Amino acid sequence: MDFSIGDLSRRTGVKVPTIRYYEKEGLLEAPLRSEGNQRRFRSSDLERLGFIKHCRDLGLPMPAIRDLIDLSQHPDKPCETANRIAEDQLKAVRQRIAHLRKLEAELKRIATSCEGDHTVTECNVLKAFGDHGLCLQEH
Amino acid sequence: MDFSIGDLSRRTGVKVPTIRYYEKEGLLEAPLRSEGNQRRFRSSDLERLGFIKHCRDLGLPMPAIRDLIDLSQHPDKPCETANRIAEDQLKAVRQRIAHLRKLEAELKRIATSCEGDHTVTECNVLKAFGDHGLCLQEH
DNA sequence: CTTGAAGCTCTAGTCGCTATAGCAATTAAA
DNA sequence: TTTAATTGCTATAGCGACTAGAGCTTCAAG
Repeated sequence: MDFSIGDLSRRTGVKVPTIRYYEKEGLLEAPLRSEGNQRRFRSSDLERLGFIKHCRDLGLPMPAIRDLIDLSQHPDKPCETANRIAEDQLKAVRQRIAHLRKLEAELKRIATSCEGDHTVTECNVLKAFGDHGLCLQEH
Repeated sequence: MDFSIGDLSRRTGVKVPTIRYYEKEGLLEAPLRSEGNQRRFRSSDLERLGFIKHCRDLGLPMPAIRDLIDLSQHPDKPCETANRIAEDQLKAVRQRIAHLRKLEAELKRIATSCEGDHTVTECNVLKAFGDHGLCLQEH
């Protein structure tokens, strides 16, 4: 019951070079090898890689994922760290949303500041890109 | 009326190595030099750098900024390109917001799935990070 | 047994900076 | 005028999280 790196890739949606990269970075344990030196993964590796994939999809940086993996190796530890990581990431995501909403407002203003068909000199879009003073808010 | 690279940095908020980087990348023209080989910028460079800064703050990638600068050198061209860049960026920002809102929802669920004070084995946070099947939506 | 897909390692490139090292020039104070 | 502090110079390497390519070897199906 073992998988080639390609099997793992198909089952998780993680690309082959990325799997090798995760191994190099220590997120995945180095697997056994075939006689011809090819990687042979077990189902625990499949699970681990699925975990990493989901965390990455949720935007967690690799150090946070490392911490979570370390934590899962020590089942008796309290779960504060996992909670903190989730909350930190939630906070970070909310900050990014807030920032992007400001950008959205300014870009909407900029993109609609040109009312038709004319040349660069007359166009407000370029002026708006250049001049922060025209903005409605900080961003 | 010329500025050192430090003057330019203080006036625009762009760090000194970043200014040199912009010059290397061709966003800023190579300025004149002092007798001792130090950069001496003119106020047109200050303006240009302010333009770049504002565009970067709005999230434009450098190739887009290059296009806008090229455009501003040809005042007789139609302004379609500038409009397209603004609209593309607006679209990209809206997509990122939509994505981040999904992440926010999942992370909220994950971060609140732990009701107190226990160990890793009993904790839902780690399970939730590992299992996309528990998610309420795609992300 | 052959062939084509898949795997291997190693290196370099992506983007937009940022940091460091080891110098040289400028500016202000003593 | 000398000195010291600050600022500037070039060149190189590093960040995060991959991705692409070269050149080779192994595997699995027919």
